[in-house]
Amino acid sequence: MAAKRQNTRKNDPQRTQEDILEVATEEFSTHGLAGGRVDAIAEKTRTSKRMIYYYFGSKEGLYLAVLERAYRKIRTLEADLQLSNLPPEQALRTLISTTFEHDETNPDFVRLVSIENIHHAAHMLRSDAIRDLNVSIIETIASVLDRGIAGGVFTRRADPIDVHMLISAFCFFRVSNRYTFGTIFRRDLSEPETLQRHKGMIADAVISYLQSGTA
Amino acid sequence: MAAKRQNTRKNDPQRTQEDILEVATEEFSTHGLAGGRVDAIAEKTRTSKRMIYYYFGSKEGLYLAVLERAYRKIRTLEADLQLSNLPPEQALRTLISTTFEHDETNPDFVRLVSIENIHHAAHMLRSDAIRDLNVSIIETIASVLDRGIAGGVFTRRADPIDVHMLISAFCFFRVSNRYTFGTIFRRDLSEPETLQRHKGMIADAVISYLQSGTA
DNA sequence: TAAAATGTACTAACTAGTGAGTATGTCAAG
DNA sequence: CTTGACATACTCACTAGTTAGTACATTTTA
Repeated sequence: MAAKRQNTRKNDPQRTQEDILEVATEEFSTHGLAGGRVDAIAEKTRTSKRMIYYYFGSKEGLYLAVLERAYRKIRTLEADLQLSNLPPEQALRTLISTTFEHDETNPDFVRLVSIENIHHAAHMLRSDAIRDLNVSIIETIASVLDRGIAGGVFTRRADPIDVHMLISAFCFFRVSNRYTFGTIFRRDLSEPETLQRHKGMIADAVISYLQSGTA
Repeated sequence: MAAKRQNTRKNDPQRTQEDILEVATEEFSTHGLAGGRVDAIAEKTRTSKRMIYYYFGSKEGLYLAVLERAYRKIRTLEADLQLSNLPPEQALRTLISTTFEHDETNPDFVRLVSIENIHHAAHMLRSDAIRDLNVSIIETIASVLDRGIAGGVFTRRADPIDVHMLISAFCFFRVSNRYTFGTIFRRDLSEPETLQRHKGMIADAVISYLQSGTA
């Protein structure tokens, strides 16, 4: 009578899937694709292993879903940047600062990308969603560089993809190689001081690069 | 009678170990630690799985040996640099060029380091050999920077470890993230032109950074 | 002839994936 | 408004195949 609806089940497919993805992101980014355990994911979830296969078909299917979710997040962030009304140098500094902080606060994303590179980006290639990422960031950078040249703030004509790579490389490396670098050089890369100094360094390096040379 | 010594065995422990390490490097750098298969390594070897355990004890032991071997190689390279008789800017450009080419021609090393970072450098920490790597490169950079400041070629006082990181990040990222970056931006990072342009870019960026500001 | 090096064949444990059935929500018909 | 039919969401227990690691016998070397 009273105990009738005690252990009642609630159907909530969206929450179930989201829950699985959340846990799987953590598992895969910590242990890699091969190292990640479906059983471990299932256990940390409020649901069961069977549901993982119900929704995602296979371990790889789940991994791919995790990857797509991670990329969808960053795409949104990049699209939200409003740099056209800032002067070129300030625009670029803002962009660098955003990239820097994104990587710093999303180590899971960084790790997933590292893992995907170990797999030669094989899953990414198979995912339309990720492959067709509209890389608005490149247009943004191109326009900032053009304005900089036009206004005489920048003297060097640089390829926007190359500039993006110069920025990304540093921001990404700081996070992706935090452990080996930290171990070898006995330096904690997450200290606030170091963080600020590095953020300033990459910005200054990029700006000074664009202000040197004429090529 | 005549067939007695036909299939005779030759004991050659050194060659056996070297053979295993060679194959294991390839296997682990391609599939990661969890993804690498001991049986797969054994098969590609001229010896058997039994010998892997005889010499390296466990899969992790083998992985650690592979990692130590990879680091030993780069240490030698760095130690061989003779930059003290070059003018500061040229010395730095030589160093950058060497780092760039090292990463470019040793993707296995780059991948192993990536993998080790996924494991939070746990194995590296346990290895005296790697942890106690004498990082001569930092002293080399420090001395070049000092000479540059003294001679007025460089105006900015920079931390040598930071400078090393700026250089390493770019060189490493180009290789480590080749696949995802290449996929998203549809660019082949191994084309000779791209390679040359990138090598020039990181050198110019570092030099111009050191020549800007006074901090 | 003893110690080091090697080959063969095996096992225990793990791990991705599944078979088969149950619960829940919703919607149409009575 | 309530019954029952259907689709979606879910549970539990199981399995087939893989994989790290080993027992034991044998050969080579010094």
